[in-house]
Amino acid sequence: MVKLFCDKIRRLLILPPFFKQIMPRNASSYKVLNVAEKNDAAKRISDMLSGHQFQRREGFSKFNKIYEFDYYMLNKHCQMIMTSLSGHLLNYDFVGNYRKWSSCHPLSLFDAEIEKSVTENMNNIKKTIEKEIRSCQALLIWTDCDREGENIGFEIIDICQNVKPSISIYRAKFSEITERSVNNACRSLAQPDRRTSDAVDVRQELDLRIGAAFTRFQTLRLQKVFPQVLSNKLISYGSCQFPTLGFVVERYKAREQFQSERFWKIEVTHTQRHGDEVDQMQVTTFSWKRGRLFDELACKVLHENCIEPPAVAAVIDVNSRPRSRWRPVAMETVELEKLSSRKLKINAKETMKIAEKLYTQGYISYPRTETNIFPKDIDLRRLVEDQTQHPIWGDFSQRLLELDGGPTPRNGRSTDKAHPPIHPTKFTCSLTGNEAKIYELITRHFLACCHRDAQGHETTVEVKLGGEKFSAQGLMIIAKNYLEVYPYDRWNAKVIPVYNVGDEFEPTDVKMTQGATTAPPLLTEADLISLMDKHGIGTDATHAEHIETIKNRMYVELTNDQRFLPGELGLGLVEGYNMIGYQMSQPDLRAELEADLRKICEGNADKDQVLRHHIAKYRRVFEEALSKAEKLDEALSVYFGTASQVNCQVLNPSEVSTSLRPCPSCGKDMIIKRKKDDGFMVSCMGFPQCRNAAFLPKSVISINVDESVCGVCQPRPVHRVRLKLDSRNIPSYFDSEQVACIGGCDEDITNILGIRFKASEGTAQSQNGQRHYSRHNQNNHRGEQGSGSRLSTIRGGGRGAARKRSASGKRKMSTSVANNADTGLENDIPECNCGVRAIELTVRKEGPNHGQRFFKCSKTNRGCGFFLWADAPVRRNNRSTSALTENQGHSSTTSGVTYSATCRCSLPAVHRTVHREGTNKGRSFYACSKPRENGCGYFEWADQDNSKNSAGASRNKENLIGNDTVSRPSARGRKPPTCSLCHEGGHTRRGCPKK
DNA sequence: GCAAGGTC
Repeated sequence: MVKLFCDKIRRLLILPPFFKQIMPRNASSYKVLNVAEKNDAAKRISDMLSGHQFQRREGFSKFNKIYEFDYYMLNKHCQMIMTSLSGHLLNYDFVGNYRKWSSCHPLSLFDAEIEKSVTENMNNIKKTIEKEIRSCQALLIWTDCDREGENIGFEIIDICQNVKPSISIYRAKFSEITERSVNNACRSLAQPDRRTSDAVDVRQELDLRIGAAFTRFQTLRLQKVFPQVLSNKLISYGSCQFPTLGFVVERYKAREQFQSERFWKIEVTHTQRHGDEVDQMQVTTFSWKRGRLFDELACKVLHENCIEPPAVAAVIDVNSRPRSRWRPVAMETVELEKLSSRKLKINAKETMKIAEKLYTQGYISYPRTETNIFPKDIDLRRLVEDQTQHPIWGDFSQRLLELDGGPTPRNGRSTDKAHPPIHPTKFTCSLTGNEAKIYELITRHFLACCHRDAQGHETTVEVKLGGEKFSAQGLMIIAKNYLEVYPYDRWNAKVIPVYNVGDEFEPTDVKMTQGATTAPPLLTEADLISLMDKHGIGTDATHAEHIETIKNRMYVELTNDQRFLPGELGLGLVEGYNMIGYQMSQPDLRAELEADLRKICEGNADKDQVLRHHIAKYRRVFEEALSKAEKLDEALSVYFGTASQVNCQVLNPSEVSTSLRPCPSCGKDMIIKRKKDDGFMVSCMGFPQCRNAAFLPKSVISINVDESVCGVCQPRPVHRVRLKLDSRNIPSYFDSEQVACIGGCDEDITNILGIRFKASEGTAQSQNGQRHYSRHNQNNHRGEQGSGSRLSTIRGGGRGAARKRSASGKRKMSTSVANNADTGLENDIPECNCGVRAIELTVRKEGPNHGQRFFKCSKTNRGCGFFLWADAPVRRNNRSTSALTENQGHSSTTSGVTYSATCRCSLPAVHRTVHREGTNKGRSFYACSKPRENGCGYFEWADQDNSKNSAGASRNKENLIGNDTVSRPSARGRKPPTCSLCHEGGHTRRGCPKK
């Protein structure tokens, strides 16, 4: 009772202004929704702000209660509603088919649309917040004051603004959850920091895109290449797990490459009676000041000097000084993990699991902390008092309380401004097993940290023998202090006799010994955590998880003495990427990102620029990895045997491309996909909501998305494609291999492929910026649109509209061959020899007819062979080629003379250029426009003097060379033969006179 | 089936 009263008095003394702040509940009319990052924080903050007068009720989530109390702030009486989340509420993921491994190319994940949505088990928390905010006028964010906390704060804001756009928003800034700190936060309310939150968005997006792309690529490929070993393995990549693996591999390699060296040294021993005791001898060993020599002969020479008579050692210096052994610094998570692993042999994952359990049971403080500084107002005395009951360290605790100044912790320099160092919060001696060990470690560490450094006295004696110097040290421990409670540190006393400067003695022995350097040992878990911590890989809360991941993935394994050894898969992956040319397992990439994230927080970098930079960087690496993937196979085949041959384009069963274009109907990406019958189709990623698709004809042998983008087609970006067509099924004037746009601007290709994308009414969305709100490479990233746009991801606002449009697109989608209604020439279109309306095309080839329009049979293969220049007179219902007899044919100017070329079929000849290597490369020629097997074989060089052949038909006969005009020219079209024996013209080898 | 970050 007395203690309770004292507590109250003390609180009032500490916080006199707040006494008046606690008002009767009914007095408040201004309602404020307070949201903390976790229930524990919400409860503690409520307890402190309310002076322990809060009321508790249930929300939708059984883990996240609602606390109510009255409080005076913002110059008014406030009715405070406090609830909490459980960490992040939202999570990024890909949209639609991008989530499916087999439905998109991993490369497309660098651009694929992503969205934030509520994590499934967080729905109840969201419902609570949505319900509570309705009756509130203000929102006060109490998430942890770190980067992630700021981002979580904006998740809360998004939800609340969605329900109540006019809500007033405040941010509580606090460095620890203490009465002083939380009350101060209420007196100096701030605004949430968008830049810090943006930095987290950037990290989240990059982690998702890079992790998913590389994981799918590695897994899909290597499962096929090494089916016997890896068929069921998930081969993941992550920006934290890979550097963690890299540390293990690096140490392993250092050991493998280590070359042991022999060395030699000299050691002097001096044995003398211990005090007055006759039978107790004391041996003092003096170490060589040179340490060791790697030259045996040199060591031998010096050793001989030492043993050369009279071989008397002279004491040249005696130095005596106080020595301290420092008590441990207040415990942060990384230290707990390392100590537990080293001293208790409990791995980090298990340690954190136990620590979390102890925390939830109230035995220890929050175990995920980067703080090693105790807050000034923490009641250390009470915490130590608790421990005085303990049978083992109870007495030590009592002595600690009786020290001058009481408990004085040794603080470090880091703080996460959210949690205090790890310390016991409640006495217990009923725990068992590892739980008891972890509690003991935390408690002993806390008591040791609050005690005093150990004190000792060190004496160093230096002697000279044969010109060489040697020294010996002795240690006398004066006060063990913290060491009494801290068995994890050792500080051994070492007694040496008294020596005085000027003393001389005859050494008992002067030995030359031999040794060899040894390889660095494999990493322990504690070493690994230290390296991760040093290089900023992961956080205190995730170190253990990353280590666990690389163990689960079989990248590493543990030796009998619990050291990390890389497995074959881990070694192969690291070596494979090194062979490709990228040090994927080095921590630098992550460190560079961390540096950029700091710049975003500081306002020194633009989040979109950082995002673009890193995505572009990783995309380059990824493309390189794709193109050199066989190197990965090669590296792994060292361990897994011969690699199975796989088509490097085949990354997954459906053979899918990167984004070809935005869907004109719904705005989502359209990709090229292989059909079951081996043909190709262009398909919308919005399937099945959007069924916009186009099926390509059999004449398409291969089609790949090119990097180049069409400058005409909308909505942008519409990529060109690298096409390979079956020359037997296309008009002969048409290049079978080309880079072309199939977005609609090129009517030739559009009509030949019979492809047209249908746009719905919603096409305009691509121009109003909604579709790409979350795509990194569009300059309208969600953050720039304010929190309202972010919210649309939760409620499906902006994107919902797109989905509706998808539905309409489904109905309107057409894959039919385009007609010419939009050309305005419908009435002038002739019928071909098949009796159907011809199609109008434009000459694409560079040459005299470039840009000219013409009609041809509409069938995708050659059809009937009908051809007519668009500016030629049209004869309707023309079922013969008579219309074409009037045509002008191709015309060209050579030597200033214009002429027309017509082939023997009386068709206008086509103008082409020789591409094949050889003497005629670059020459242009005219040839029959029909497919080779049906044509007349007409051929004529364009640079020959054709002026005398004004009549095409008569000239044709002289220039006929058969069907094969370029690759295998026939005798009539050739130059005179050149003999392969004498190299003279006019005859062949067979008729060579020199034969 | 993918990341890393919160949290229970």
